[in-house]
Amino acid sequence: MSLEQEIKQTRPFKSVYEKTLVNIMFTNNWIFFKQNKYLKKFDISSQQYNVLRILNGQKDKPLTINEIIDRMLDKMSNASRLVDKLYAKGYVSREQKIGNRRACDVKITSKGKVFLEEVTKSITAIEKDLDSLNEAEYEELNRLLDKLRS
Amino acid sequence: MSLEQEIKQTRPFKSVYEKTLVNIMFTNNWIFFKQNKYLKKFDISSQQYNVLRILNGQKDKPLTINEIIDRMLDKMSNASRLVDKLYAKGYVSREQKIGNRRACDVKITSKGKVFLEEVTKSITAIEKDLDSLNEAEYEELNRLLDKLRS
DNA sequence: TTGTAATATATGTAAATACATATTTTAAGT
DNA sequence: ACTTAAAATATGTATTTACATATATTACAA
Repeated sequence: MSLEQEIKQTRPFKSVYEKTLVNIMFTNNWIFFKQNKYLKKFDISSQQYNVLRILNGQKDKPLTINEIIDRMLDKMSNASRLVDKLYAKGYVSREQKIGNRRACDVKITSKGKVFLEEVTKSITAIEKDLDSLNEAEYEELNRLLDKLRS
Repeated sequence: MSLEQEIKQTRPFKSVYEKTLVNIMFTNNWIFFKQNKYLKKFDISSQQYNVLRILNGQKDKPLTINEIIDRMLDKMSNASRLVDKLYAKGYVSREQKIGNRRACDVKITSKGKVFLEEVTKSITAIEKDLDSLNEAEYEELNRLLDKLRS
């Protein structure tokens, strides 16, 4: 369905630029709700899932809170509390960094790895359904988004 | 800058599909922060701004809460409280719908229109800077997003 | 008409978010 | 060494969000 139909927009957008912004925001929400539906079953928020994936991507190299923020999709300042939540669930470890007592080393635990694998498996199983673009189109979409932000 | 650089991703994405999802979420946040910076000056949230724009697009035809939800980018259920906020600021009117005492007619006020015009002017003035794609590219981006969701 | 379901919105509440500020530790300058 | 600034994270707090439930009204069926 076209964007205009989905949000029941009767009159045309002022510019194709404005339409693009709305389209990105709308598509983002579409992704968010799709993902969240599955994440909720695992009792984890989208943000927590994102942080876990970041840590998992580091293998066994720990990251500090600031390094996590750098890698997060939305740079807000409560990464510290997100890590708290993950720590309480036993998915990450957190200890004072050697050589800098201000910073802390955060690492995914083996429990966290097992959990993440399970979640990711469940989510990607569903994502296969919505594989509506071909390889070249995905690449073009990525290129355009990168260029938009440039 | 490429997506990988921006979020300091060292290893490649598992698939171009996964990368696209992350790219859309990242770009959405990029837009959100850019917009919010200006909206805050006007003491209005992104969601409230969105609702005002929806109402403005209707000229003088009022919308019910449910019709507003249909047109919102993210369909959450607190449109009622968003309208409350806008009502408190005098930007919308709200009265019982004739013929259905459950529903209510929400309409943008003239104060709301003046306000919206001011905000939009301020935002679009800045958006001109970041006009990094050409017309055809914007259209292609819109087409790909629509297809992705299909 | 009377009970039951559906509709439209409002409200209660726990959790998450944004933003400012505090705390602790390190760095740098004199 | 001492002062001040910067860095890294934690905490406080008001607002927003998500989700469930409540209230009021309408529609429908027996």
